[in-house]
Amino acid sequence: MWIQVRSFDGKKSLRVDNLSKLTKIEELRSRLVDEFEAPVEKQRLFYRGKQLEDGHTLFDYSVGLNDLVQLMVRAAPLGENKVQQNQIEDEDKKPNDGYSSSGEESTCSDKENKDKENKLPSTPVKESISRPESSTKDEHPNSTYKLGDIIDARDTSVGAWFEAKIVKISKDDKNERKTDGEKMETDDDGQSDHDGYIYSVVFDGYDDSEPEKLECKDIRPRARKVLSLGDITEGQKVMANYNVDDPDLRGFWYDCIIKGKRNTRTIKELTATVFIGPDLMPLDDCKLLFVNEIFDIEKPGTQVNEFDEAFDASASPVKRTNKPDCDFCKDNPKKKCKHCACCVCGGKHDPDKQILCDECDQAYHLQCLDPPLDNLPTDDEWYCPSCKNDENEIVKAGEKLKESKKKSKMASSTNQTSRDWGRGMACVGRQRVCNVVPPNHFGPIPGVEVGTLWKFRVQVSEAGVHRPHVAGIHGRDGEGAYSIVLSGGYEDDKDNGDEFYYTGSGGRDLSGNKRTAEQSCDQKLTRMNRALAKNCNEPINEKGAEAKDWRGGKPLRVVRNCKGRKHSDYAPEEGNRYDGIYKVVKYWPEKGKSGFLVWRYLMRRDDPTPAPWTKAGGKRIKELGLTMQYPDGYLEAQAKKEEENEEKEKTTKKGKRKRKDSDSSPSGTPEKKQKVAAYKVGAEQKKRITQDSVNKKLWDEALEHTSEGGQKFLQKVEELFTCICCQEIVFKPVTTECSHNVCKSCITRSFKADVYCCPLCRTDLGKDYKMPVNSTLQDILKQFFPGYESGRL
DNA sequence: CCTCGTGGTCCT
DNA sequence: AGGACCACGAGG
Repeated sequence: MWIQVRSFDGKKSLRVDNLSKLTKIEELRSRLVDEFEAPVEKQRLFYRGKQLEDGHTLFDYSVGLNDLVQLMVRAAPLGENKVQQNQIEDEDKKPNDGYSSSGEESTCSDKENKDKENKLPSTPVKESISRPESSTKDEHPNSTYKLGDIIDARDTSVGAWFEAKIVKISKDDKNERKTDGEKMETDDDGQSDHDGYIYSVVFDGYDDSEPEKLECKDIRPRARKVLSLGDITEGQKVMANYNVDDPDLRGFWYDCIIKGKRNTRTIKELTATVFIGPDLMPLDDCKLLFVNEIFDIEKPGTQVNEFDEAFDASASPVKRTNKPDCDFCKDNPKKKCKHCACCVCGGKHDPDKQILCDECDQAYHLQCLDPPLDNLPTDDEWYCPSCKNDENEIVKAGEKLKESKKKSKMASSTNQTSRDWGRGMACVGRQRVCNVVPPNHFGPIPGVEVGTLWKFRVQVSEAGVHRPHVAGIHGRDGEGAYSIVLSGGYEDDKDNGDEFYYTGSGGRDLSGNKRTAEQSCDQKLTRMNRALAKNCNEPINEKGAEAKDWRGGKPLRVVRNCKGRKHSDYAPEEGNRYDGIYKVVKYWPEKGKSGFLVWRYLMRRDDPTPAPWTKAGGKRIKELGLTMQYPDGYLEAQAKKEEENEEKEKTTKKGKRKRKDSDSSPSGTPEKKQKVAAYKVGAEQKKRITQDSVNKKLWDEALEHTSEGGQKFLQKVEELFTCICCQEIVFKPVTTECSHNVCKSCITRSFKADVYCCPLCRTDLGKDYKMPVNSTLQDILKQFFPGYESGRL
């Protein structure tokens, strides 16, 4: 197996060959040292947002064939690479979907990231209004308060006063100021309840949060005069600290009316009615604890403004003490507290290295986490170990990987075996899924010519021609079979080219994780055998049937594999070849050579394209330029392997001799240029393409590739009309004003999330964008890829 | 979730 | 060279 490793800046890439699924991360690191000039301890490796840690295998992280792993080289020792940490997060957001990422895609996500940077929410409000023009401040000459006024504001749910500042004033359109003719409602201070303005205030210490919108009744000049006990009289309205939940503790600052006072040498006591809650409900007989912290209530107009020349920050009003945030340690900075400080060690040191869980709000020192984090994650959200639910969703770089149930059961994970695997193509898994047609599509796959060759079964699966990568029959017992592979595995088979006999599956003991075995019991007409029987143009019959009109049966794609050469003259020399459409003529059960019952099928070719083994077929293959298809990077990896082997031989024979790779031409290098018949776009299709004028540029680009044959052309069309969101061919395409194509359902989803821009280039489309479906484009795509839309909404 | 399979490699 | 047997993907 080979993978791609790329540096975060994208400047360096390396294909690392000869890896297996059980290759350890530390081994991968050692392979990167030279190329990236990075010692192993300075390497940080990332795959799909997870950091790869030593001790684990590529299989543990589900790193597959040709997948992209990103390498960050630590510039400085641990903990001093803030800038680079940012880069990680940028990269993490890029999906690694196994497809090659187009240039456009990466531009898009770069832009996205830039947008994010510009919208950093932490811009302090102070800065945004630090240099107001005089006109701004006096925009509302009649308002009771001005921009920048230093005030107290009431938290309308608690009813207590907090230090705040006015950051915005706007007219209250819904609740116009009462005209002079009407009686204005006033409270006992003569203050009007509502002056027709809405004041946006920001509470001190909450500069980052959304401003609160308040009316003037919930605002007043910042309290600054502390009353001495001697000056306080019964019946006086003051502001005092009180804790509604626990009167013996410090609380918030409420308005209250003094009801009783004792002021002797030893006893200093105040009782009051405190007004609490949203309705300012009076609470009688409250004992005020802090008799030396009673504030006078200021009248409007006496407030100071931070923009006034006379404003002196150093002479700002007294800072009041609120109830402690933590009831356990009373905010004592010297006391360890697992409730308000790090919940692991309780320590209050290094507050800048404490991280808050976005679920439970508990704090954690970065170094107290297991495993410890080097830096504060720059993500929007972070969840502590006990709040993490779905690791796949929220696992972040550097965190441990989750044990998958399936994986933990596998032999290679449970140390049941010392067998290595994953160096070859048998178990690597797919790199692509065919989206041109649904999996249950009967008939040819658009764009796949008769005679197409693939080296491996997994590629045949990727092409959508025959999806199972081991089994010989693909079908559903209720519908029929879509495709089969002739691989010579059943001795009863007989191949005459245009007609062949095929054997059903089953009747074998596959225990012990085998994939094939000798016949050991009778086959039944179930599953794939039944599916194949369904293709026959006769009602299903448990005893077999023969079609009178055999051409009327369901079309079956047939692939011949080189292993069939043992018995068949029609099998390809190498790999797998698509031979076209066959029909099931008849099927019946019989005793096979093994002595057990097998189901047998007679297939007959029914395809207008000449068969590959005929003269006409061979000519056609040559014209179309159909050559053996290999997985991406396969030939290069093979070549390197060969080279290394040669090198080894040379080392054993002579001394080392370095050779430039240019002169070695591996056995399987694709032929340079072969004459390929150009693809002919039909007249109707041409007409429709002209009609799709909004996509002229894209079609022009696609049409440039017709000279390279149908395969390449359709590949290009698929590439050009792939939806950026779902990575499938656009369905019900909406062509935006910026000339990009997105599925209607995809863009609708985006709008539902209040994102009103082109998913590709971020052009603003406006909230009311109508999203017209480009039916012309839909028509053309349907012609090129019939059935691609089935199963999509 | 479980079962099944005309691959293909890994080890002896 | 030949046998053992790995996990993927599809259907049920």
